[in-house]
Amino acid sequence: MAKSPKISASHEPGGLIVHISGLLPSLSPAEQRVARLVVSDPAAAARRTITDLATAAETSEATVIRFCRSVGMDGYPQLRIRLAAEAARRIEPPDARVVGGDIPPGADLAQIIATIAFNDARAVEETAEQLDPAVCEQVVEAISGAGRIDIYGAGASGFVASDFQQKLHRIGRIAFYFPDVHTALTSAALLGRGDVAIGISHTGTTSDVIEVLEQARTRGAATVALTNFPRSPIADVADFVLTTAARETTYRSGATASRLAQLTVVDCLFVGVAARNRARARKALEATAEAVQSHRVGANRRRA
Amino acid sequence: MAKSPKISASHEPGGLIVHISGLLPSLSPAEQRVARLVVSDPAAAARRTITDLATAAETSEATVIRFCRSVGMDGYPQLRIRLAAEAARRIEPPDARVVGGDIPPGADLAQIIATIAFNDARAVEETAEQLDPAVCEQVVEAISGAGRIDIYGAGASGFVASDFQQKLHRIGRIAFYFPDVHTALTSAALLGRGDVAIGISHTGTTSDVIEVLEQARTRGAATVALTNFPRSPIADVADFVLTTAARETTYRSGATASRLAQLTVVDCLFVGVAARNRARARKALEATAEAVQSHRVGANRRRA
DNA sequence: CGCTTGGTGAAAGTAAGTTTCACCCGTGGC
DNA sequence: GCCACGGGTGAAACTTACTTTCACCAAGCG
Repeated sequence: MAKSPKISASHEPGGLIVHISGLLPSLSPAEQRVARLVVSDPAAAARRTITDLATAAETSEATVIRFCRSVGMDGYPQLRIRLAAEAARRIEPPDARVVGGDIPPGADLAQIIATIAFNDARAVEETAEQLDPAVCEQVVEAISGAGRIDIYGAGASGFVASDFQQKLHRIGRIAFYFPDVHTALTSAALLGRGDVAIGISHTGTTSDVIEVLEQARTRGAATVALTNFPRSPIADVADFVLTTAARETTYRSGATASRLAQLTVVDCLFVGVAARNRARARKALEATAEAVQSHRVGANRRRA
Repeated sequence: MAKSPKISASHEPGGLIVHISGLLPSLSPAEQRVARLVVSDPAAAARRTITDLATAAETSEATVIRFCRSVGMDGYPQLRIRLAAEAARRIEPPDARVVGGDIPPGADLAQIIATIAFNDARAVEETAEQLDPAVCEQVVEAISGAGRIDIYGAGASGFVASDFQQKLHRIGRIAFYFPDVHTALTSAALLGRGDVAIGISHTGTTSDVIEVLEQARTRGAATVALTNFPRSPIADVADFVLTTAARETTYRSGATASRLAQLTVVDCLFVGVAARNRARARKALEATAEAVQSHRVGANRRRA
């Protein structure tokens, strides 16, 4: 077992629910069953006794206790009251729209739009809620003082990486993004102390990205991970871990909400860096805006 | 005192606290001591065990139970969670965060995060609100039946275009994105009836995108514009106009919220298309997910 | 193939919550 | 003044909920 009694119960400022769903994949199967019950209906869970909940999750009370500890609570009663508080706080159900779940088969476009917007917006909000400003601050500082910034990401996270690269570039920071692993590895090998490497992976298990980040780290660069799962492998190779809070229910692997959550974090870092030197950033932004001016057609009016 | 053991356990509409203090005088002395403790600090009471609370009120557990029954609860645990919920709710209001507007110069990271998240989330929500489901439906239909789909976008909108392309590709639609205008023009020239061209431009004035979209239109393709400004030039060359609702206050040209709004629309279209043929889409998604499986490292857990 | 190791639930143990009951004490009748 | 009487109360018995311990199992590893 060798279980340390407390697991950095540290910082779960944003909702407890968000926190739980974040480390859902790092839980054991039986604990995951419990977690899913809790996340799907916190209020109901708060009303249940431990035996009840254990039965519902098809497991033993012992596992429920273990789950409580895993998410940083002292025991079941504490979880219960936190859950109740949480549930009360979220005024949510504006109307009985399809909240968490998948899009129902027979849904029409209006429903789809409402559901997606709701989930997307929530991902953004919840991500912001649980973001640790202190860690952000450190990352912003690292980026601000970096000689060079490498950003890695594959697949859908690649777009985010690319977006971040462009943003930093526009305010005069030397940033790179590599769509190709080999190139990325090469680049990482050239990093050194004072440089920053940022790896983006929703699942936190993308081996390419982890590998590159690791390379960067051994070269002395400060490494940052952006993932939805704080205990995923990518966290092992990162000096700083920033987490998103996307549930990604609809069309698994479709990577809809996760992107938005990632982009929100990127926005925060970007603005944070820009705010460190407003004058310079603004000037750079204006210059870049001006540069594309000739590619804009006249007045934005027309068609009375 | 002649007190009937239960007091219309029914349903106390206003706060539980209010309810309790209301019938405080009708309680027995010992129960009153308990009640006062509870009313003065509900949150603290919720954290206490029954023995604890009894001691604090200088009475026995039995009296606390009686008190619970007197105020309409089943027992102590129920009172506890109700109390926790109540306490949580009344902390909520003081949430006067920096709403609209730009980031103030002296802002710290926490403020920046809150502001960005708020604006981002609002962009998403407002975009969804004003999206016309009918137009979406038509676009979805066009995409679903298209022989080929070209997606154009420059700068920040290029990422969105690229993201959309990848999404459609993943569910088996033949879609292209061109980072280069020349290539895009060439491609547009080869479009024909039954094909779809989608142009993305936040301002709606990006001449490159407009030009390409125009080309596509003259070749007989159905053209779709995604822009924040419905009366911008791009609308003139589009058969269907979809609009976002981003205000883009912070760091103009930084393109933070606009991207998210665009992506939300992309998500809607994507899910709409996927929903038209769930089986096929799901199968395709699973296949693609499986394809990258070997690039994922093992279990998402660690740190005993 | 045996050894570890993490996940698990049964059972034992402890603490929390609930019920019972006898006692106290003030009240009112005899 | 004595004696029911009855609500209010806490001690103790009791029940249920929660927690810990431990042995087992299955998977991974040398």
